[in-house]
Amino acid sequence: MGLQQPPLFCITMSTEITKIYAPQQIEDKWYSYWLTNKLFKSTPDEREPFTIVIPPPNVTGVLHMGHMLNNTIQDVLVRKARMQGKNALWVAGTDHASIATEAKVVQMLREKGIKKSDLSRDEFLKYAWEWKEKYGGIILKQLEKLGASCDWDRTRFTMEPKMSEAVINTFIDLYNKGLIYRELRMVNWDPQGKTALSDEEVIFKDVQSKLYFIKYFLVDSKDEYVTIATTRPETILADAAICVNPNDERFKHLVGKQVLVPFINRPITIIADEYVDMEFGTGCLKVTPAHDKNDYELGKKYNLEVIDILNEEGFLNEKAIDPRYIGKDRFAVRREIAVHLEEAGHILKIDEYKNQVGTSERTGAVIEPRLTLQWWVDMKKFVAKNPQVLDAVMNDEIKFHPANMKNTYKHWIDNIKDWCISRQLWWGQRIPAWYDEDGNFVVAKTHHEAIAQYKLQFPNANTLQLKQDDDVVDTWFSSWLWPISVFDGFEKMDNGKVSKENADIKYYYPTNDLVTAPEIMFFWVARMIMAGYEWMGEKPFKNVYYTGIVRDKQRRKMSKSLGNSPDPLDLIAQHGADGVRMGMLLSSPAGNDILFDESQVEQGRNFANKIWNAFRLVKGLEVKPDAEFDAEILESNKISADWFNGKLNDAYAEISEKYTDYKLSEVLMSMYKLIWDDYCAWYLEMSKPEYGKPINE
RNA sequence: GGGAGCAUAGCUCAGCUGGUUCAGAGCACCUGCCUUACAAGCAGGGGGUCACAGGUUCGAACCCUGUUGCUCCCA
Repeated sequence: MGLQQPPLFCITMSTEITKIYAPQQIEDKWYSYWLTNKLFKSTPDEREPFTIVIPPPNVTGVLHMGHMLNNTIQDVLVRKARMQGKNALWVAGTDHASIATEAKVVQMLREKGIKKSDLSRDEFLKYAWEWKEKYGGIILKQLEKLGASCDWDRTRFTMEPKMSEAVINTFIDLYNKGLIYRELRMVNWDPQGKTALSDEEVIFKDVQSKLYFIKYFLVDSKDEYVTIATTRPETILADAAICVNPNDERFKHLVGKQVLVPFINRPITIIADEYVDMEFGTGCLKVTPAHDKNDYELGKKYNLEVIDILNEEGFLNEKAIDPRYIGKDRFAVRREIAVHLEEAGHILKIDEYKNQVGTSERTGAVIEPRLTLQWWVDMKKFVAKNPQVLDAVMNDEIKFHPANMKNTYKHWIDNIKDWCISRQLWWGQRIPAWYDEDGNFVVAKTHHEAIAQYKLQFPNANTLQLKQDDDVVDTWFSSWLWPISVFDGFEKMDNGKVSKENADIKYYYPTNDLVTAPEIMFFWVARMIMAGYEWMGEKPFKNVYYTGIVRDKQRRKMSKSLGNSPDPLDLIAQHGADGVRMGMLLSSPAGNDILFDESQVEQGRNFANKIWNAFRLVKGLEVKPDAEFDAEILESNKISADWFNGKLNDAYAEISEKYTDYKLSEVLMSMYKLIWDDYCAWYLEMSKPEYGKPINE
């Protein structure tokens, strides 16, 4: 790096350049220049590749401040690589966001007076695709406004035919490898979305609730009773037993006896198990196998009846027996039954109680544990088969920034649970399992292949019709393939591995940097690493940069409902994309939350204006190579140029070092000071001639 | 309940293995300037017991222990 000989000049002020930088026109002008000249386009060649795949935004969304931050960082990284002469590729795309989009489409239809249940699957999907066509492109257009240097010719969508085929192929592959299975289990049920959810999609929230102490009278006794404590009194209708700790002296004499469930008078037995915490509540636990995970396990152990009193929408069904409650919503019943119990003298007391309830990440509905048949990925087996999933992160082959995220990652991997991948939705890739009337099934790509396989597997059956599974896969079951599927890696598979025949996958994989939010480490980052090792035998990326959450000045998370999030496009219109980008980066070390303050955007805008005016000054200087100059001036110009060269080299070294640590806000500050202080305040001031006085006078 | 982390100027943060860049940066603030690149600017200026209490050391913002307050993740 360095400047050549100091320029020899005198001033001829230009009036063509505006005094104040007007980013809108300039940014539009250059963005379209970049696009028409295909400057962001990348195809494999002999240069070193540098690849980033975008975390595909949902087709439901519009650009928010989190996207601004995230995509600004990606753009900085990819542009730097491009300037360094690497073959830089930033792949863009969008995510079909199964449950989120389906919820939006259902709502849109409801507003039109159409119920999802009145539509066939195909009719519904037609509406969903219309939705996608209408809204899917918006966010990509917004990214252009931000200045994102993506290779737009490579834009992908997670539910386009090729991508969906990859999902189906990998499903079948995992099934054949014994890593996917189908099982009746307790799942997180979203009664509003009417679908199962993975553990990661459940958000626990603190709530203030009531702890009801309810008396269960012993069979054949009018006054002897046990008391249980519960926050969900409606579930007593599904009780199958009472359980106490075998060491609890208070209840030893009752074990084996029976009590009656209030109102419905079902006799249930008092059993004893170490699982019960003697300290909590009354020491007596009601066991409700259909509506609680732990109770279900307990029920299995003691062979208790599973009495499921809720339907898929969270309404009580006829198994609840008492006609006062059947057909009503679980929360309505909770209020009513509390009153009824009190009136009937079954309530000992009611305490205020702070507890946590699980809610659906997408619909917000309170989750019900529900026993259903679902498809699962055997994660323990998966990780055991691919130990690099943990090792690569721990030994920094995949580097996390900031590094302390490794601990969280390790904790998750060490305690990994099986992944429920089936969803009772229509918008998504349909599970390639085919069933006969008895529930026997085969896994195959097409009906035709399914029949053939079925004949092999069940030679004695004479079914010619098989019905495909109604469910789709979790949206993350397509996202985890993203760094491979955007390069069509799954088109050619060989013995359970991507055969790496196509030029793109060979050249661009593994990618370099992944920039994403820490909250999707488990949803996405961890699973991409798993998919990478399983099918490519190699990591999907070298660095993971975790951004912070964008908060307002009062540290509140920016959200639609709070109304504290500015519209990024308004901000861009007001201060220019560069101003906004700089404002975000200034206060955003990796992993730290960013406290967004518009005054930082102003600082960014001011900086752009500073550069503009420096350009205006330099542009106004006219170089006169033939003019005769005073030796003194030549000497002083040389000194100032040398001085600035030194500064430039220092800054370059400093910036390079900070880049390797991904300290982007510090990189930006170094550049800010270099340009503002060293270049403008010193170098330009030292070398510019006095106004109106030709320099060689 | 388990785990991770934070506390340095009004705000956001830097400060690596304890010692001449150790008390820093940017913004904000105060004072003076509309000086022909930029008032979105220029020149100057004030401001901190490095959360608190102990300890280790010749020496602590940095290491150790405890206290307080806060944040995040997981169940």
